[in-house]
Amino acid sequence: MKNKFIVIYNDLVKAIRQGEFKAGDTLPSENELTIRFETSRETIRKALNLLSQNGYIQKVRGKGSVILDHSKFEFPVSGLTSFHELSNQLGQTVKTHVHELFLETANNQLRSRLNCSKDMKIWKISRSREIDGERIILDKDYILEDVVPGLTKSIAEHSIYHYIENQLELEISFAKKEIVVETVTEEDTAHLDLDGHSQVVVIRSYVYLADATLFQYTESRHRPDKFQFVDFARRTK
Amino acid sequence: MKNKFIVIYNDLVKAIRQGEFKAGDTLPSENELTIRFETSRETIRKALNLLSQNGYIQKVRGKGSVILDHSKFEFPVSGLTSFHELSNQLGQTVKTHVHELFLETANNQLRSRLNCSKDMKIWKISRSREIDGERIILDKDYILEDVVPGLTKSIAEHSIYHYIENQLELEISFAKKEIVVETVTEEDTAHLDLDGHSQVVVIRSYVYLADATLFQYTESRHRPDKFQFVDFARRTK
DNA sequence: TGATATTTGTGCGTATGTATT
DNA sequence: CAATACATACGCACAAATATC
Repeated sequence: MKNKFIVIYNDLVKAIRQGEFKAGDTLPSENELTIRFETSRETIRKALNLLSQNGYIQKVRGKGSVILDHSKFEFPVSGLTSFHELSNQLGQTVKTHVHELFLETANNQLRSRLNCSKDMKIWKISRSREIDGERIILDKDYILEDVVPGLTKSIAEHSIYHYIENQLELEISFAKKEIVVETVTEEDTAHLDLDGHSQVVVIRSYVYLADATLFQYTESRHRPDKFQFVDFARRTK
Repeated sequence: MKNKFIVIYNDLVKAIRQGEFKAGDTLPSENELTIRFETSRETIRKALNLLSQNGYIQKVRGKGSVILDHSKFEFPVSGLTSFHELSNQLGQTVKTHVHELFLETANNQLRSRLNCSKDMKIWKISRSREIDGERIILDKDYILEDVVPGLTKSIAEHSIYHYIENQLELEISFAKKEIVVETVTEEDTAHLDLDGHSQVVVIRSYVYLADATLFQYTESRHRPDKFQFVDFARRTK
């Protein structure tokens, strides 16, 4: 976190969350903020653009940066957040069960999904997530061994993202996701407490590193009554 | 579309879609693009940032702007798209049925949702969407009459967004959304061809204008087997 | 109604840092 | 080591929208 505009962004997020600035009001003008943070307007504008992108403010020309009501949704972050990070944020009692963890060569479907050649090895991982005593999410991960070597059961139980970012020092950057509803499979029945539900919400994600290499395909299968997803969307003109 | 960087953005999107630049390759460098488009690097960088935000490229320091595989998802745009725009894109046979359209004062729950006072009038609109002969979406809209006066059944049948943007000349800017799964209501049963499903996917949206006024709350209730949502998410560090 | 100040948007130039090739 | 390419930061000028008096 050495970038000046990111530091300023985090400062402003904190101030908004703590109610220093209130919904409906405007932030101090860009010129005032340059004085407050002793920097250039360009840097302030980068910070404000981040705030805008993340739904904290709406910039209105000639008026100012209007602070948005952030209370309606707050916690259940959209975007690219590992299960561990999420559960920490929500402060829930969670447990991960690892059902499968092995290396295999990819079949046709997986090869087209991960965009890889016939001879590459792929980790197949199956894990269920238990929250407050109920197993409600089944995560099926497919990860290129080339990019992420040395996975163990212990890592899979803890956090694969943490291993990738801190041990391997790779930077996870972005994901393309698709959300659909499907009927349950035998695997779902085996590993989830379905509580009578015959359908699951499935999030299919393609995950990329900062250097634009696709390294992971994941199916995250959720019991529908425990599923929630929050999104912030700007209209493209 | 007079902004230089938006024109350049659209040019580059077109070029990528037409295959002039291919997935995995890099775009010409920022300096080369300044020459090609006869502009400054700053302007090029704004255009490239738009491409990056919309999932077309990934900027890699020291390397270039890598073009991403845009074929996996393409069509079913995430974000803030009206039903009419969407159905046009998909080229489907669609029909809108208007079940309710009237003005009322808001009850407590709606007042807190739309953040409005006791005496304000609110449009209540209920519409179902028929695609290829099946009614699969039920849209329940609540719109401030202060902001959007003069709604008619004909407008509701066609496109309310089109009316707001073209007749009233207001700019719809962004939305905060929440996606959950709920059990069907009597209203769902009455207006949807549920095909045996006992649950629906519900998208709750709060929609804002460019000047940051919240003017609409919508519940869009989808038959689960026909539901799809696509998302592009960057990891926040 | 109209003039003026304020505030954000756009565009250009330059310098320096940092990662990759 | 050098060249290339993107990232950050600062400064300036003018345009466009809004608020205020």
